[in-house]
Amino acid sequence: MESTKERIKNTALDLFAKEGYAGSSIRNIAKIVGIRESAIYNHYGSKEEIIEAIFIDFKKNSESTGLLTDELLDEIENPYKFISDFCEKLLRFWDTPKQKKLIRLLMVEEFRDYKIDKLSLNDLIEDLRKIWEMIFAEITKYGLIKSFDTKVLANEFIAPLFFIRLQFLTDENRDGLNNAIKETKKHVNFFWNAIDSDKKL
Amino acid sequence: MESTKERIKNTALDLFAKEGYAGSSIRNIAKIVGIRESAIYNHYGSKEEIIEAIFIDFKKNSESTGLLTDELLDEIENPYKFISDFCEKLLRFWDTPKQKKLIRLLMVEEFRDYKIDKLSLNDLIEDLRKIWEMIFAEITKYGLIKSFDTKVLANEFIAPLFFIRLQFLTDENRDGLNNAIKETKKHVNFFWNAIDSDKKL
DNA sequence: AAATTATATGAACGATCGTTAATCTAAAAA
DNA sequence: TTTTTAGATTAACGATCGTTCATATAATTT
Repeated sequence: MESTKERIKNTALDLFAKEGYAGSSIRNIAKIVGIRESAIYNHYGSKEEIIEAIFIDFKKNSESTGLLTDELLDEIENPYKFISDFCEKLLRFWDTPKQKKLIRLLMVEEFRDYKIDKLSLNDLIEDLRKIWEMIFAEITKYGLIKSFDTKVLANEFIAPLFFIRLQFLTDENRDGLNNAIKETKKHVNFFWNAIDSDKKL
Repeated sequence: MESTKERIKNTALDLFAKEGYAGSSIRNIAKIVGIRESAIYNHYGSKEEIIEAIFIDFKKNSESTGLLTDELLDEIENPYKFISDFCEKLLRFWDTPKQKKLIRLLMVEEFRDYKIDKLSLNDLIEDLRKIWEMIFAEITKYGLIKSFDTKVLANEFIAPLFFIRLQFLTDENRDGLNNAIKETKKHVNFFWNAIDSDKKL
C-alpha cells in the first residue's frame, strides 16, 4: 500500500510537472489526495520540502548507468547490436510515467532560483553524455569503427536521442514508445553508417 | 522611446520566462516598470492578455525562413559552405536576448493548458525541420551528397543544432555565442563527413 | 481656453495563498 | 487498560493574488 506521505509526493509531482511549483497549491494537492491541507504538514514541513523530496528521489533513481548490465556489455564486440539494444533499453526507461514527469518538471522548473542543489536537465544530459562517451571509447579501442573524437561522437549520438525523448513527452497516445523506437532505429542506422569502419574512406 | 505598454510586455516576458506565468505577479511587473498595478489595466485588460500579446509577437517574428536570404541561397552549390554560413546565421539569431527568452518561456509554459493557440517548442522545431528538409532536398537534387531520406537528414542535422541552442540558454557568460559556433562547427564537420558524396562507399 | 482623452493613483474587493494552532480520533505501545 | 503517538479535522492568521473603481493629473484635441 502507498503511504499518505508517498501519495502527497506523487500528487505533488503530477501537479508541479504540469502547472509548475508556483502554479500548484497545497490545497489542491490535499484535495486530490483526499485530506485537508493542514494534514499535509504532518508529513512535510513546508511546500518546499515536498519538491525537495521529489528531487532527492530522482537523484537516486535517474542515472542511466544502471541500465548498462553485464550481459549487455558482453555484446559490445557487436557494436551495432549493442547500440541498438541499449537504445531500446533507454527508451523503455524513459517511457516510464515517472521519467516523463521528471523531464516535464525539469523543463518547467529549469530557470527558477533554488536554494537546494536541484537536479537540472543538464545533469541528465551530462549523465547520458558520459555513458556514451565511454561506450564509444570502448568501441573505438577495439578498432570497430573509424576514429573520431569520442566527445564529438557522444554528442552527435545523444542529441537526436534526447530529441526523440523530448518529442514523445507530450504525446499521450498509446503508441509513443513504438514510434520512438522506430525513430531511434533511423537515427542509429544513419549514425552507424557514418562511423562503420567497413565503409571505406 | 519605448512606450509604457511595451515596457509592460517586455518586463512581463522577463518574469514569465524565469518564474513562469503563475509565479509572476501583476504587482511585480508594475513595480519593475515603475507604475502602480492598477495602471497596467489601462494597457491590458488582464494578465492573460499580456502573455497572449507576447505569443502573438513571437509568432510574427520567430520564423527562421526569413534568414534564408537570396545571397545565401546562391551559395547552395557549395553545400558545405552554405550549411556552415546558414548555421552561423541561425546561431546569431538565437543568441538574441528575445530569442533566448522565447525558449525559456516555451519550456516553462509548455505543459499548462491554454485557451489560446499558444506557440510551443514543437512549432519552432517543425519550422526548423521544414527549412532543413528543403535545403537537403535541394542539395540532393544537385547530386552533391549521397542519397538519403531528406526527413532523416533534416532530423539528424537539426537535433544537435537545437541541442546546442538549449545548451547555451542558461550560460550568461559573454562567450556563449562563440562556444556555440565552435560546437556547431564540430557538428557540421561530422555530419558533412557522413553525407559527402566525395567520400566513396 | 475649454473639453476631451489617456494614463496615472490610492484604496478596496473577494479569492486564494502557505502556514499554524487547538482539538479530535484511532492505532500502537506500555 | 491506560498512555502515548500518529495523523486527521476545523478554524483562523496574515500575506498576496488579479481586478475594479473613483479620482487625480497630464497630454491632446477642439
